[in-house]
Order: sequence, then C-alpha cells, then structure tokens
Amino acid sequence: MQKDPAIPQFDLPRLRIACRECTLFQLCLPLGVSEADLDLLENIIKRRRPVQRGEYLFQMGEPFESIFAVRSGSVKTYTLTEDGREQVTGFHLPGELVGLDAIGGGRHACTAKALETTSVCELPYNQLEELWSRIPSLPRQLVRIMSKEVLHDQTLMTLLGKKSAEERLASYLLSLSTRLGQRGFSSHEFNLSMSRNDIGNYLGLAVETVSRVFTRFQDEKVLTVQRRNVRIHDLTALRRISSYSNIPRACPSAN
Amino acid sequence: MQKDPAIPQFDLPRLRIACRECTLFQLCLPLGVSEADLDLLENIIKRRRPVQRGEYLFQMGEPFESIFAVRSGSVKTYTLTEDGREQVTGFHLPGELVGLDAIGGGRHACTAKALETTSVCELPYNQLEELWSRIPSLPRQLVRIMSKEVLHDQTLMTLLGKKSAEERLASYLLSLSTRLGQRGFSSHEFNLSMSRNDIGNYLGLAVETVSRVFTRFQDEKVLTVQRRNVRIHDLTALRRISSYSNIPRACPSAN
DNA sequence: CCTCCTGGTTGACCCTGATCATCCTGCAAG
DNA sequence: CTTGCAGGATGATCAGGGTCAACCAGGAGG
Repeated sequence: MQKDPAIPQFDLPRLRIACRECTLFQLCLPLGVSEADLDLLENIIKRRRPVQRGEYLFQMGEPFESIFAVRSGSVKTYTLTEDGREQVTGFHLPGELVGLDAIGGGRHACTAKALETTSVCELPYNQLEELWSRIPSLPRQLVRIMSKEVLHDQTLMTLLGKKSAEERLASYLLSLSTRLGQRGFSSHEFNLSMSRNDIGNYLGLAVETVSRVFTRFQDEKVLTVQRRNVRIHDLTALRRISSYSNIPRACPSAN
Repeated sequence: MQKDPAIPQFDLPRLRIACRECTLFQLCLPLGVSEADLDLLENIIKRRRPVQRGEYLFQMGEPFESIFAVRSGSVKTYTLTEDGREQVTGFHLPGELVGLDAIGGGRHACTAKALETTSVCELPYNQLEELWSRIPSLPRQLVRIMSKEVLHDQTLMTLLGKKSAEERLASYLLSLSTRLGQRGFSSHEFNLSMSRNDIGNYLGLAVETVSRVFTRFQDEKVLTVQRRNVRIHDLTALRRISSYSNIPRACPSAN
C-alpha cells in the first residue's frame, strides 16, 4: 500500500510518458493524429498512478465519464447476469481501449478490474468529443477501433456458437500470442494474467474443461504449461486445431 | 424483374421519403441532426430500389463503400468460416445499420442478404465522413450506435456461452418482439423472416433443437407457432425462461 | 514448521443437445 | 393431379462437456 499524496520526483516523470514516445502509439487511439495536434490530445489525458491487481477502473452502473487505454498490465471486463453470476466479456492488453460499450448508454455496462499491476491513460469522453472538430482524425480513428471491436466480437460469437473446447482454447491462446507479439512481447512464451476460472468463463467452458484441455495439449506436445506460465512449442498445430475442420458431412450450404 | 432505367412517376416518390418523414427517424442515424442539417445528410443518401429476397446488399470481401440503413424488410448478415460453413452474425430490422464491421478493415467482413423484399438507404461512407465537420452530431451518433452494437454483441456472447437451448430461443424471440414493437409492429404476433436453419445457426443450436424447443414452448402454452408465424401468448413466461435462473449452487463469486 | 486457503488438476458420472434417419407439409412447376 | 423439393418436425442414439467430489500444490501467515 502506497501513500495517497503525490509521490513527486519518482513517479511523475514515469507517468508523463508522452503519446509520441509511447511504444503503443501504433496500436492506440492517437494513430493518425498529427504531431501538431498531439499536444491537444495529451492535454486532456489523465495519467493515473498504476492500478493494483484487483482494483477497479470502473464498475458496472457507474456514470460514464471516460474511456481508458491500457498502457501496461492487463484488465478484465465483466458483467453480472440477472442472477448475479459473472460473465467475462474481454481481456484487454496494452494499447487497447476499455469502456467503449458505455458510450451509448451513459453508464458503464461492465466492470473493469486490473488482473495485475496496470497503468492506464484516462480519456474524459466529453473533452475528447470537444476535440473532434479540431482533430478530425480522432473520431475517424475511434470509429475504426470500434468497428474492429465489433468484428472481434463476431469472431467470438463464432467461437462460442460453433467451436469445440479444444478449438476454443487454441483460438484463445493464439489470440493472446499474436496480440502479445504485436506489443513486443514473446509470442511463444508468456504468463497468463487471468485464472482458469476467468478463461473458462470467457470461453463458455467449465474450469475443469479448461484444465483438461491444457493437459491434453501438453500430452500432445503442443505446449507446456505450469500454473500461469505457457510455453507454446508447436504454433502450427495450435493454428490447425483452432480453425476447426470437423469434416462437414455434405456442406448443407443453407440456401 | 423490373427494367433498369429510372421508373419515374411511380417509384421515385416512394423511394424519396425524406428522413424527417421517416417513421424510423428516432431509431436511425439522423437522430440528433438538426432540421437544417438534415438536407446535407439527405443529399448523400442513395435510396435504392427494393432488394428482393435472396439478393445481396454486399458480399464478404468486397471493398467497403457504404453503410446501409434498413428501411423496411429484414437482412441477415453472415460470414464464412475457414471451412466454408456459414456463421450468421445478425438479423437487421428497420432502422438498424448494416456494414459497420467493415469500417475498420476497408473490406466487408460479412455478407448481407435480404430475407424478404427489403428497402434500404445507402450511405457512402466517405461522403458521410466529410459531413462530420459540418454536422458534429453525426459522428457522435454513429459512435453511440456502434457502442450499442458492441453492447448487443456482449449480450449475445453471454447467451452463447452460458444459456441453455430454451433460454436462447426465448431470449431471441423476446429480442425480436421488443424490436418489432419499437418499430410499430405487433410485439406478440409476427412472422419470422428467417428459416429455422438461420435461427439455429445464429443461436449456436442445431435446427432440430430449434424445432423441438418451439414445440416444447407450444406444449407449455407459451406461444403458438405454425411455419413462420409466431403468436406469443405468455410474454411473462418467456421472460422468465430467458433470464436463466438455474439455481446457482454456492455462487462461486470468482475472486 | 505447520496450517490454511485459493487455485488448479483429475476421475466418475450424467445430461443436454448434436447427429442420423425418417417422415411430414406446403408449395411450385409440369 | 402428380411430382419434386425445400423447410420443418420427430424419434433414437450418442458424445462432448458439465457437474460433483476428491485431491494436490504453492504461497501467506502464525
């Protein structure tokens, strides 16, 4: 536990990393914003002290104020179903935006919780909107990001509707692998910041099934896993498993 | 089959319904656009001749040019998976936008096919973007709509990941019922424009299961269904079924 | 060092829903 | 009227993965 007051000399410079120096520049909202306009954008960004594991960025039902960009660490978002159970809606890595689903409703539709020590940039949405007229690439990029989000969700729907347990976990690991790779981390060895419980919840599987499939993958020499550490040995195999090729009997080719 | 050339006196006035007279105004993109700016928007809208059942608005892989607003009828969108099978990603009713998932990628990520005779407004996206500087409420409304789309997809993920066959179909019918209601149609009797096949595909169920659940609902006097016609008798029951209340044993309340 | 506790693994069993096969129904074309 | 056919319904069987129960491993705290 740290003290609340400002922590001046040490943390401040670390927190003040400018967008133009940020390694995530290419993956984040500022993409396409000109050098000159970047200052305008940076002025509204609130850079927070790192969020500790288990702490919230925001909670479901809270009035919507800001969207957040993950700078380092990872965040899980989840909703509560009518009967109070958790539904994990996503895991967010550095460069990804969190809170987009709240723009339309005015309140947060999900809760965002840090899975590990995480730092984020907070973008007050009202101020962001005000910049749109001066930086037209800003709304354009936001819409593009949201479009990709929709696309991603559709992939997930296919996964949940059509894929087997093995296909789901393989797809999931591949997604993590490529996303981590794009961010400069190793794409064949990494630590899972989320529990088996979260993974299962996200993939529509029971924890036990996640465990079993992990061991099956291990038996087949596709990867090694011990606790949260994953080492992928055979990326090709993983890809083969993930794109499900259950022999379609006669290709019904619905109308 | 009609001739290609203009069809002047009869069709033109019907096709030229202005946004301000459109019953879908409240549900569509122009919401929030001022009376004065509406003309600017209308100038870029291409109103097409009705699309016949089975015809395409666009197909997967085509370069992205426009988004579409459904004016009447209905549209299904679907992608093809690696092995050539169909994955239905959504059904679109009047007032809803189609093609949003292509903005980020430059090509259409899904195919949009009319389920019945359908009329749409085509909005060339480049021109739409150019209007943003003059009509700031336009990008704001678009982002809001996309945010709701993301939200909707998340609900669907829950459905696919956690709900039983009965819960899925009940949720689906309720969604249709309310959406049709909002558009001035009856919310307790309607015709399904999509086949059992499409429904099953969308909900992650086999056709046979959809059939069986329909008959089960009928046995329980929740609704009557013959072929495509659905009459809901007990909306409350349907709601009860849809919000799954499988007694959670001990509420694992994952961390 | 022992204890507790959370998160993870493994085994036994069962149930929901997929698959396969057959049949039914309404409709369009000849 | 007959034929053909797509879409839909229904029954029998089977399996993937959920559920329950027990067990294990590592880290925190006394």
